[in-house]
Amino acid sequence: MDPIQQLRDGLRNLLVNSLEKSRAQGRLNFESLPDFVIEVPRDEGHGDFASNVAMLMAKQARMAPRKIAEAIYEQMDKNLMPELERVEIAGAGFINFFLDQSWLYKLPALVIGMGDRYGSSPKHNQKVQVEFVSANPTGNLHMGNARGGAIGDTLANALAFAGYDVEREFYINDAGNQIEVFAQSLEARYLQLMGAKIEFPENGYAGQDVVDTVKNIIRDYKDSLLVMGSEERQQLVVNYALREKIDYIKTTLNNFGINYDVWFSEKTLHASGQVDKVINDLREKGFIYEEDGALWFKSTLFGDEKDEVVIRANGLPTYFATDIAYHRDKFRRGFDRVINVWGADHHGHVARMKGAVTALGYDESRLEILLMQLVRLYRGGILVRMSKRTGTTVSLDELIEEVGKDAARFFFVMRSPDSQMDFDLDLAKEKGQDNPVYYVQYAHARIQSIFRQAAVAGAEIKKVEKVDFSVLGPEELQLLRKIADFPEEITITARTLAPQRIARYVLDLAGLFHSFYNHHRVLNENKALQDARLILMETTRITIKNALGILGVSAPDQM
RNA sequence: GCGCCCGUAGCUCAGUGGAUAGAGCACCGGCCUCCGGAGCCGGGUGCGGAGGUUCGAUUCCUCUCGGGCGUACCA
Repeated sequence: MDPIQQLRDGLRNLLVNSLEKSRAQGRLNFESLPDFVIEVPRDEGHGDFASNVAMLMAKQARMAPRKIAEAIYEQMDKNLMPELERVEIAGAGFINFFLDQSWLYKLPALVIGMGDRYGSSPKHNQKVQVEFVSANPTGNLHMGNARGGAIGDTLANALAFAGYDVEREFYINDAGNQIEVFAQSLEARYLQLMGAKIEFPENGYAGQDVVDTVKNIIRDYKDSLLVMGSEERQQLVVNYALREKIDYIKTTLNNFGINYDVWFSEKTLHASGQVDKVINDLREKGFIYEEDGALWFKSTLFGDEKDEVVIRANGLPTYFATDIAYHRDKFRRGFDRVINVWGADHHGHVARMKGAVTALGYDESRLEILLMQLVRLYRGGILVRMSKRTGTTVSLDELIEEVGKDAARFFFVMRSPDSQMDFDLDLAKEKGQDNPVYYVQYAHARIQSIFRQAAVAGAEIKKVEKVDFSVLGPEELQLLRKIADFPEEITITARTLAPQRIARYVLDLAGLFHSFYNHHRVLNENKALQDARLILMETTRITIKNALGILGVSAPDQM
C-alpha cells in the first residue's frame, strides 16, 4: 500500500527491536516505550526519516539522549530493513535514517495505478458528518458563509479521502424568532408596495433583497394578499421567500462547488416533537430546572460560565433547545464524528452544546466544533461593515462572479480557520499572479502542455512497469518524495481539521515542479531519461489534480 | 470585568514539543536559438513582553500588553 507507511513501520520495528535487546542486556533501563515519532526531517541532510525516541527516553532511562541513541544504534539489526543504507546520531540525540533511494521507484506505479484515488486511504467504516454554512435563509450568503463553505467542503473532501463515510449537511434555520421577523418584514414591504402607508418593523430585514422577493410575490399573486388575514398572509409570503432563498443558496453553493447530501429543516424538529421530547428527557435526568418562569439547562455543570435558557417564559423554545434536539438527532443517525463549522461569533455556544451532548449520554469528543474566525472585508483599504440586513456588502455570488470559484475557494482555505482574515476585495478582483491558485493551476497546465508536445513529437509514453527510474537525479527524487507525502498529509488534515495544509502542500508541490521544469527538459535526446521524466510528470500531475480536487479547485489543461 | 481566538520578515500569512523558523507579495539583481516567463535563480540583524514546565518551547502553562469576537428568556 502506502510505501511511506511501510517504511515507517519497518523503522519503528527496528527501533523497538533494538530497544528491547538493549534492555535485555541491561544497557538500557525503561518501563514502557515512549510515544515517539518517525518523521520526515525538514532538512534533507538529516536523512529520509528521523526519530526522537532517544530524547523521549532520557528521563526514565536516566541517561543522556545521545548515549541512549548510541545504545540503540549498537543493537540495531540492519537485516530487518534492507532499504537502510546508514544511520546517524545527530543533534540532541536524533536517530537519522538514510535509505537507498530505490524505494521511491515504486511510487509512480502506485500513483498511476490509483489515479484519481491517489492519496486516499482504505475505507475504515466510520461515519462522519460535516455540517457547514447553514446560513440563515433570510438573506444573501456573505463572506463568512463563503469561508465556512470552502473550509467545510474541503474538510469533507479530505475526510472522504482519508477513508471516512462522509455526509455533508446544511441546517436550514427555517423556524424561530428571525423567521417571524422575516415574515413581518415581507408583509410590511408587500403592503407598502401595494400603496399602504404603514411602518416598517423596527428590527426588520431592510435589505433590497427582501424588496426584490416581494416584487416577485406581487408578480405572482397581484393584490390577492390584501384581503387575507395577517397570519395567513405572513405564512404565504414567508414560505414563498424561504423557497426562493433556499433555492438561491443551493444554486450559489453549487456554483461554489458544494453539494450537500442532506438539507435538514429546523422546522421538522419542532413538528415532530423532538424539541419537546429532548427537553423532557433532560429534565428527567435532572439537568433542567425552572426559574423566573423559564426552563434552564444546567450548563455550568459542564464548565459553562452560566446556565442557559431552553424554554422561555412565553413557552417558546430557544435556539439552543432546538440545537440540542438537532444534535441528538445527528448522533442517532449513527455518526462516529460530528463536525460543525461555526463562525467565531458562536464560540459562546460551544461549551453548552458540548455539555448538552454529554448530558444526553454521548461522548463529547465525538462532537468537534471548528471555530472559524470572521472575515473582514476591505475595499480601497477601508473596512466594510458586513450587515446581512442592509445588504451593503459583497455576497458570495458576486464574489464568484468577480474572482471565480477557484481563486475564492483557494484563498479562503489557505488561511488557518482560527486566524482572522482580511479579505481585500480590490486584490481579490485582480486576476493575476498575486493569487497563488494560478501558480498551482499553471503547473498542471504546463504538464499537460508537455504531453501535448510529446504527442506532437510522436514520443511514446512507456508503461510505468517498464521504466527505469534510476536515471533520475536528486531534484526529481525530491519531487517524488513530496508526492509520497500526500496520503499522510491528508490523514493529518482529516485528524486535525486543518484544511490549509492541503493548500500549503499543493503550493509546495507546484513549486518543486516549476523548479524542476526550469532546470531540466522532459523531452530530450536521452530516451531512458525522457521515459522516466514523462512518468514523473504524470505522477506529479495526478497528485496536483487530486489535491486541487480536495480543495474544490479545478485543474485546467490549459490556461 | 469574565470567556474564546489571534499577535511570526515592510505587508498578507504557513509552521501536528524537535535540529539552521518558512512562503507569497513588495524591493534589488540575474535567466528565453530549447517542452507555456502566469515560470526559474540569487539577495532577510522577524516568533509582542516577562516568568515557568521540558533534554529541547514559535508551539504547552501563568502573568502582562495589543487586536478581534462573545458575554440576551437573539440566532
